[in-house]
Amino acid sequence: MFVWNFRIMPKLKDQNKVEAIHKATIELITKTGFSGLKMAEVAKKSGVATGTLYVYYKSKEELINDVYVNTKKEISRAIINPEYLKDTFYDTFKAMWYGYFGYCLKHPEKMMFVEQFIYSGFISEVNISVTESYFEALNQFLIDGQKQGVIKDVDMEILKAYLQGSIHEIVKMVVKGAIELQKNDMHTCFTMAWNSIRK
Amino acid sequence: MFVWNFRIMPKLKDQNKVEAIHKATIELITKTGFSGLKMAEVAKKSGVATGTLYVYYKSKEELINDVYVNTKKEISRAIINPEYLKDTFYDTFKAMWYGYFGYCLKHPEKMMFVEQFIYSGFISEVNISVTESYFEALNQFLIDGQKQGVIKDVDMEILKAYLQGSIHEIVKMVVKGAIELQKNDMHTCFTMAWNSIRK
DNA sequence: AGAATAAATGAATATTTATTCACTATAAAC
DNA sequence: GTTTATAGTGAATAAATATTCATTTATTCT
Repeated sequence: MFVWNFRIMPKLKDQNKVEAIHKATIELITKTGFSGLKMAEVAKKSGVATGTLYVYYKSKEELINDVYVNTKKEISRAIINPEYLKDTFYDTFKAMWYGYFGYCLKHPEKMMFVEQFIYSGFISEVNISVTESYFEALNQFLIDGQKQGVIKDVDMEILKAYLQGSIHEIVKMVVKGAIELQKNDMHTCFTMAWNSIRK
Repeated sequence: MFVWNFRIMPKLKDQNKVEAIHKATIELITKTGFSGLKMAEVAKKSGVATGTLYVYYKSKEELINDVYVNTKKEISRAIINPEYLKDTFYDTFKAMWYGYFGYCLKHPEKMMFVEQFIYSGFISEVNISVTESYFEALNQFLIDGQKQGVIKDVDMEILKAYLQGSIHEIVKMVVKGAIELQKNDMHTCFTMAWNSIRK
């Protein structure tokens, strides 16, 4: 008769589908907000059946949390990059600032998704600390700058909030169409940022 | 028999109720986002029956738009205030900056509500131009500063985005509990803002 | 006080949307 | 190529939520 057939390798979930689902989720949330996200729309936009979403995720909430952690990791890599390390604090800061500004311009929907999510009250405690750890190196870099006396001795969180807030708002205006960024404007923005934190 | 009884003054809608409804709407949207707003929750929080909401507003969308226009007007008054007019550009700017920062600290839920709404895609064209008109005087003030050569010749929208973005982000951090603002910090923040736009 | 009108109510209804589930298609092991 | 397990499907169901409406309450005017 028959011997039982135990599977070694599970049949793989389609990585393209995962990416399509993430992409659709981010784009839809940017438009309609966290609570406005509809699973049917995610399914349609990512080209899978609604039921498939539940093969990948237990619930809408789990889907969104997964997308969040993923995106935060991607963002940390846009700021913290070995290539950005230069000889002076100023030059490294400049590289990081442009790295993040460039990322936001390229992926405004991801920037806005993360921004919305943080204040939505749906983020789990676990994910807060997981994602904070991604930015340890940035904190260390800024603390060093303060120790060297290159930048202002402001509370670290205020410093980061200030830098991030100005970038986000400008990018949002660009997306909205209220601002057309010329090459020169970007340089001016960086100068504004640097002047605000330098000692 | 009976003579018909035509009413001169309509029975008044309760202004306290309007205010309670607005307040509840703002607070709930801050927590759960635009689409997360539930009419039943608005009713409960503002102490009226669900049906009453439809006496005052045709739909949820109309309610939110009304709250938005109202809040924008209030915000414009927090920035543009005859008392703030001083002898120098610097002093007037300082008064305005503190006026807005103070308003945001006092009413973070209103600040966040407006921020969320702008990008929600539910704002009507009419309301965009109505609310923009509230800020004409601010634009004029900043243009004057540029003409006088006191502040950088940056695109006006970039300038405003930069100033607003940094304030918003810091206030959001304060609300989140990630920052504890000391008296001194506020002054430092102002200095950062001024250093970023001064010539 | 009594008639007319409009505000206010909240249970009932209509609509929207998350989730399930019976079924089909496909990949892994033999 | 046959078997088995799991991915994938989408119509059906369950749950959540906006809106309506018959009724009650309060206000204005004579």
